[in-house]
Amino acid sequence: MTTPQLDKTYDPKTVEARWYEVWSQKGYFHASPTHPGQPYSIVIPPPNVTGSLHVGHALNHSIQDILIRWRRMQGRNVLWLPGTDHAGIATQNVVEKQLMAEGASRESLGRERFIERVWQWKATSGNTIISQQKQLGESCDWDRLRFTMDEGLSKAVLEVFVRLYEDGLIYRGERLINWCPRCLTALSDIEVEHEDVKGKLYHIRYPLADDPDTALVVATTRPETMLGDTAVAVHPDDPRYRHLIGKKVRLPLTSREIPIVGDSILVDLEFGTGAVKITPAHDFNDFEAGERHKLPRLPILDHQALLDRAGLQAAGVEPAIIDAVATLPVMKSRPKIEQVLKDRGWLTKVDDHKMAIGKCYRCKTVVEPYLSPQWFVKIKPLAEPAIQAVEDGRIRIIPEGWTNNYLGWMRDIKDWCISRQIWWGHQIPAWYCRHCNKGLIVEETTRTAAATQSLRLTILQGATPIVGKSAPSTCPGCGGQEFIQEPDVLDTWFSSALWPFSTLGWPEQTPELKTYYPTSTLVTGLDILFFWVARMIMMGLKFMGDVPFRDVYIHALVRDAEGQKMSKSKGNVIDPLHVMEQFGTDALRFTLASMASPGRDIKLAEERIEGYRNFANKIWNAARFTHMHLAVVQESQPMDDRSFPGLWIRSRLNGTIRTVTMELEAYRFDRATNALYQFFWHEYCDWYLELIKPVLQDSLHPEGSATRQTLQDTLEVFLRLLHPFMPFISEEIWQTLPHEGETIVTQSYPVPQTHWHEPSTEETFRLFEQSIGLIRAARVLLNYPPGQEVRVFVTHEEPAASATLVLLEQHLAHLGRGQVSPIPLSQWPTWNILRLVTGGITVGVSVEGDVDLKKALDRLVKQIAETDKESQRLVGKLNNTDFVSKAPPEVITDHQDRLRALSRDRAMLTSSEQQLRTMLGA
RNA sequence: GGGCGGAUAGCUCAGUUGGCAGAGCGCCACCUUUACACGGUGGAUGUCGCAGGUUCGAUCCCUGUUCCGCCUACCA
Repeated sequence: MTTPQLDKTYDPKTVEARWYEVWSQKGYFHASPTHPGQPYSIVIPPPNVTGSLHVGHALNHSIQDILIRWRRMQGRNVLWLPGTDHAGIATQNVVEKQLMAEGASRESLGRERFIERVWQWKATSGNTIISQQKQLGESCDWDRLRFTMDEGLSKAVLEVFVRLYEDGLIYRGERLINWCPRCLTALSDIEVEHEDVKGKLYHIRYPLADDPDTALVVATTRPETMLGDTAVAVHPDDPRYRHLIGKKVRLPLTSREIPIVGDSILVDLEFGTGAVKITPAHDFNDFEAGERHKLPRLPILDHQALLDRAGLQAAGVEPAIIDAVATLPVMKSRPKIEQVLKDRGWLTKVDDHKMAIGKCYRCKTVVEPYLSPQWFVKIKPLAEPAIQAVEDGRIRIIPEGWTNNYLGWMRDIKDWCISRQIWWGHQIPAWYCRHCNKGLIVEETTRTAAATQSLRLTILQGATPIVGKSAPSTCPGCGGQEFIQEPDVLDTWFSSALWPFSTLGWPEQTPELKTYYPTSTLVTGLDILFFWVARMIMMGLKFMGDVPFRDVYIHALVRDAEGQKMSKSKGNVIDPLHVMEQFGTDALRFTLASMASPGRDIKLAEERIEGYRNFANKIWNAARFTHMHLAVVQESQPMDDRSFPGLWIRSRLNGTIRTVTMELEAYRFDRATNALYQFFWHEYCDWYLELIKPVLQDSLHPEGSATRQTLQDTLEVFLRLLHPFMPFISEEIWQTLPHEGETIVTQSYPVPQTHWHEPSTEETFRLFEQSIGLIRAARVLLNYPPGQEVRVFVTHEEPAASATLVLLEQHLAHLGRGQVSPIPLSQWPTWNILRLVTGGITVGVSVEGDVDLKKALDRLVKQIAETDKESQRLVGKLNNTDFVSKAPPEVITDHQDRLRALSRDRAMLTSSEQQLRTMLGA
């Protein structure tokens, strides 16, 4: 083989593109059920098709790729299945924005053409994130790329919907749901984000019907919904009001009289005025209170969140008041109502009040509780087995701490609203007979007040759906043949919930499904534990009869260096693509893995990535060094390297293999990367390469070829150990070393070798390392210039030290020029020598030449004083005097004995008393 | 309101079945030594959030407390 020309610094750019191309072309990432090995599979959390790779993806995907590459090298039958999510609302928003720019709208296009348009958009722009994932080096099986609206996946959605419906687990009903007035659709509970805001608490007089001069004062944060009040509640034990229960009040601004009811659940005696208005159609609590007291629900807002004239008129509201508020969006109608109430003397008081409001997680618009017919999944029967699966350990959540979070949520789970009033998504497979449901199907053409002309279809409550995988041919009720399909589509998360099996071909019983389900590990952020993970578990258990995955690894959120959530508006986004460009993909991956400690958010700073870029460069240069020395001769027979450095580095390598493997199994990517870094930089480079330089430079050295062999082998094994973390540089270097096989991707992952394990060698090395450290420290202390020869005295009386002594002699070059004089301690010179003690060995460095004794002594004194600080702590506050900071020289002598006793194997600097006195006198 | 997590060097974070407190980055000094200045050698820096308790010994275990973050929730 020829020595490759390697540049002085590693240039990731060309390397990365080149190798990814090779890997994909050769099909190394392709999975097949017929491959040998125990299956290991991961389905990727499908990113939104509208997305581009942000640093959160980068973390999530890096971790998965590390697991996948590691298991692949271990010989498992690996599948990493990629894909994207159709992301209903998000995608629809993107395309609508485009249309708006063209002066068109969703409505002007009509449903069919709009959906075509979205598909078009997907064809041209939907692959952005895929190519970025490839840039990150992800070893997915791209031949199996899936999309949640694929034909196959849509088939699975239909199948699941129909089966759940037939099992009575899907129902249509009129419930209060969260309505986003901007997206004009229902949202599920968890799609609402809560935020604390400063609001106001309005006190409003509600006069008694039979005694208009007396009034009940209610407190509310939402006066604009009062027109929909159907009762007022007081606490049944409240002495102020309990005699009023059963009487009526007249609702201000209307002609209606509403009852006063007693309700101990809704009313808190301490809060507000103790009287609460009940608006069942516009508040979740009031809805429930309404159920309890059989109150009518009076919706006064329509589904576009405009005040509904007709509704209000029916409620007896004066036309003048409707004029005041009727054309305003609900959030703006509040001050109008406030003004009217004030003008007419109904408003008695307005207090500041802290409250939580819900916002749409997509567009941050304040959501409105809104009464409308929607589709729901009856969730309790599905949640039960999903709770059990985690309780009995069939699914393991890592870190464990999130388990309770999961269980708590599941036990208190509410029915899942799955219908969305948008167009992009899986249209609900329910049809209505036009004849039977006459009057309940409302096709609205124009809405005068709406910003856009809208053509909408509303199926009112009471309509009878016919659910099936395809449109019915005749109506079982009337034999009619005209049908209209439910206009709503399913929540995006409905199809994502099927992801682990729908992507493998379900409902067909494919070989893929048999081989790779249940998947092995799910890697995800905490933010979608409920949105996605919980629902996958429920659906997997229901339709596959088994859990969808064994382990759920939950990683932290990535924040910026200040701990702020990264967002475009704050301008604190770290763009992974930019980082890859600047520092290399391997550096980014390694950084993210190193910061993936459990239970802590990741604050990412660029300096950190730069540090690991340097690590990549260090590896690169160590490889260059290795190449320089491999150029000599290649042995045909591998030599058994019994040299001390060889035994030592192999033992350390062995320990590193053990640690990395163990940490990977425990999902401790931070500790795994740390072990790799520590070994390579501080053991292989700092010590091993330096120690063997004299051997390598001596072409006649008897250990030369064995040493070269170890040098190369260690690097080769390390590269394989590193590959899952830094796939590109490891492949690039590995290819330049002598090797069998065509790629590192499919090489075996290193396993610990018991015969490499050398605990006594490592122990001796530790002493050696310490001795060298002391001698180096002495050099600096004595201000010896680099070329200055140093005489080192070493005791050879203590048996533990003998091996170290030999090493010191052998590797003196490592200390700079000089000589070692192994003589018995008793024969050491007592003059002009710095004595250093460590573990089982004592070394001395002679003081000679032109040394700045004053400076050396200052440092000496300081160091001893430091040591004494330790002693204070150890001995346990012998006295409280603060002599540490002053540390007069005479104290030193007094404490010397104690110091000696206390500093066991910690490096300690002493000197003979005579020398000390001389120096002090000087 | 409830739950969870965090608080350790200037910064970002590890760590300890309880036994002399660690890394990376940054900082200081010296070094352009033939793999690497994206480098080498040496060095400085900590009331381990605060207060009690258990213990021979607590950064670690217990109790209380403060600050920060997250999740969750119907105080109108």
